Order: sequence, then C-alpha cells, then structure tokens
Amino acid sequence: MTKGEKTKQLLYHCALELFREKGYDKVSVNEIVEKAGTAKGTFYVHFGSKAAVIAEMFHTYDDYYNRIEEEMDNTAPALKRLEEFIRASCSFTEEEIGLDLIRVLYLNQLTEGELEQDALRRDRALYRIIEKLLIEGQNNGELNNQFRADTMVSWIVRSIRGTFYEWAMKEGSFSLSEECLRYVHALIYGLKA
Amino acid sequence: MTKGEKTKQLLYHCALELFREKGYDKVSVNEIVEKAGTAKGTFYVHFGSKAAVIAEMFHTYDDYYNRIEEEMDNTAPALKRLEEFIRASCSFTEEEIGLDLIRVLYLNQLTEGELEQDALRRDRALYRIIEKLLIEGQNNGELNNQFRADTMVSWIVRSIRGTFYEWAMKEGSFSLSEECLRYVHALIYGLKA
DNA sequence: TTGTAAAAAATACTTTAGTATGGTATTGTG
DNA sequence: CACAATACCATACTAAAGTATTTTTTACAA
Repeated sequence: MTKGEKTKQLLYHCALELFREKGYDKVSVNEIVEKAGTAKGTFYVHFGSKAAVIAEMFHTYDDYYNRIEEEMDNTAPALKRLEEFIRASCSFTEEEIGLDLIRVLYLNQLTEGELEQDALRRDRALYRIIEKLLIEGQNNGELNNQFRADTMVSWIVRSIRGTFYEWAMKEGSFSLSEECLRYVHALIYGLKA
Repeated sequence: MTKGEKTKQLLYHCALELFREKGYDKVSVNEIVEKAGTAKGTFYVHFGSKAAVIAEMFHTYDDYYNRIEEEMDNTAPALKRLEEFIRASCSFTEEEIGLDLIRVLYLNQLTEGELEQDALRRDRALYRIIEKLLIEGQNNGELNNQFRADTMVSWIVRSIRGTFYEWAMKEGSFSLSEECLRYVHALIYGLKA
C-alpha cells in the first residue's frame, strides 16, 4: 500500500471512529485531521467533502450483499430468497451502519450530483441480485410476466429506499426489517380485492 | 395584519423570489434580509432557519389538496379518484413547486427534527384524503379488506414520497406523474402472477 | 540517479449559517 | 395610561466547510 493510500485509510478510519463516537454533525473536518495528525489540505486531497467519507463507507454494502448472495439457499423459491435477502440487508443497516450514517448518505444523495451516481453504482449489487431473483421468479411462474424485470427491480429498490428514508426521518422509531418486508410483501401481492 | 406578520410575509416573499431566481443554495440569508430591507436578527425572529422558509411554503400543499378534493367527481370509483388525486398532486409539484424546493424540503426532513413533524402534519390533507378514498374502496369491494386503511395509506404515501425523493435525486430526469402512477398502480395490483 | 508528478504539511483565507448583544420601536393588555 | 412582551435594527461574533498558496517530502519511472 502506497503512502497516499495509507493516509487515506488513516483519515477514513479516524473519521468513522469520530462519527460513531459523537455523531456526524458534531465532528468537524479540523477534528478529523487533528486526530489523524494530518493537515486539512490533505483531507481534501483524498475526499471531495466531509460526506464523501460516508460514500466511501457504502462500498461495504456491496461486499455484504455479495456475501449474502453466496450464502443463500438456491433451492428455495425465488420470492422466499428475495425476502431473506431484504431481511439481511435491513439487519445489516440497522446493526452495522446505523441511523446517523444512513441519514447522511440520504442527505448526500440529494446534494452532491457526483456522489449520487456513485451511490447508484453502489446499489449495483443490490440491483443485480434482486433482478436475478425476479427473473427466476418470472420463469418459475411465481411472478407476473407483464412487467419487465428491471422495472420491477426499480420499484422494489424504491420501496426499500423509501422505507429507509422514512426510518431515518423518524429516527429509527420502527423496525426497518419488519416494515420493509411488510411493504415489499404488499407490493408483490397487491392491495386490490 | 400586524406589523410582525407583514415583516414575515415580506421576508417570505423575498426569500422565495430569490430562491426561484438563483436556486436555494446560491441565496444567503444576508441577501434575503438585504432585499427585504430588514436585519438578520429579524429573519431569525420569524424563521428558525433558512430552510424553515421552505417548510412554510408547504402549507400551500394543503390548500391545493383540499381544492382538488372538492373538485373531484364523487361518482367515479374510489381507485379512479385516487389516481386522479395523485396525478394532480404530482403535476402541482412539477409545475408549481419545482425540483429545487422539493430537494430542500426532503433534505430538511432528514435534518431538522422540528420541521419533520411539521412536514408530517403538513401531509395531513394528503393522508386524510387518501384514507377517505381507500375506505371507500374497501366498502365498494374495490380493495382488499385484510389491511387496515391507515396501513395502506402509509404505504401509498411512502410510495409517493419515495418517488419524489428519487425524482429530486435524479434531478427530475423522469415524469413525476407517470412514475408515481405506474408505481402506485403496481402497488395496488401487485407483482405476483 | 535524477527529474517530475503526486502527496503532504502548514497556514491563511473566504463564505455563510446561525448566535449574541444592546438598544429602540411597536403592540397588545390589565 | 402604563408596562410587559414582542418585534426590530445594527453590528459584531462564532463555528465550520471548503479554498488557496507555498513549501517540503515521497514515489516512481526513464
């Protein structure tokens, strides 16, 4: 690892530690660089903004999703596996990421045009896995064939994202997994009589 | 109207005019008070923050929703009217509110705990009208009776909010009405075979 | 080895939201 | 009316993100 990469990692870890300790808003960039023993300019060599640290962190989502995918029981019905996958994603968010950092991520997707695309790209694993499951569901006859798989993926991702947003907004006042699953279930089975 | 109210209105209109002209981020509070010919302290007497001006603006939603409700054709099926209502809400957002201010509202719901509750209260008309339509739909047999109406309302509101969020995030790159309607339609009819 | 490009450091600067203060004017109420 | 509360003004201030500049150090490739 080159020295530049090491510095970036150092800043990254110091920042995350401070964020978890005091909350994102209560941590200044000055504080981060002080803890890391570097200069402010150095911070901005590696990160375009304070929030870019959070964006960086969301690479861990991809890793996690891929791991879940590997561990899934491929003999179960596609919809069952979809449920499992969503549950795992929610648990990871609740337990490993936490409310504060989700809030900052969602804030950021609304502010920074550059990060936004990153975040979408970061959803790649999520998209890919859900799409795979939906196509399987369509082939199995578990799902409607009148919609394109990628259309349905975007609806499901949106429903997940919407629930995450509400969760962050209401400061975690409900169980993310439960609400996500109930909502996605409703989306799949429909509200009509 | 008392002098205080007049000052608040003045600040409000100056702020909105500047926001529409230059975009929210490019307008400073100093600029607003300069345009209004008041002092910065005065601004903060009336508004808790720069974003509170936007929150104030969202009262117009309630007025609009109530107007739409009155104009609706009460003989049409409930689901038809729901569709109409959502379409109207989206058009209003696209044409009267605009991308930038929606973005700021959604940003704010994630930052300010106080405004958040306000914003939810502001959704009151939206909630109330949708709930009314859903209950009618249940009584008509148009909708499933296995869910409570208020649960379904929260799903539909979330789907609308989720689509609005995505619209703001992707800088208005799709038609809000079309996407909202397609998505809510999917939610009502379900994805399953 | 040496030249160059990137990284890092130190430090000063700019911008802007929001706060604080201290004093004056307005307004509504007993 | 009197007086208390609120609105208002002017101005200075704080805090923090992000920028700019200059100099030094490091990495790496010809």
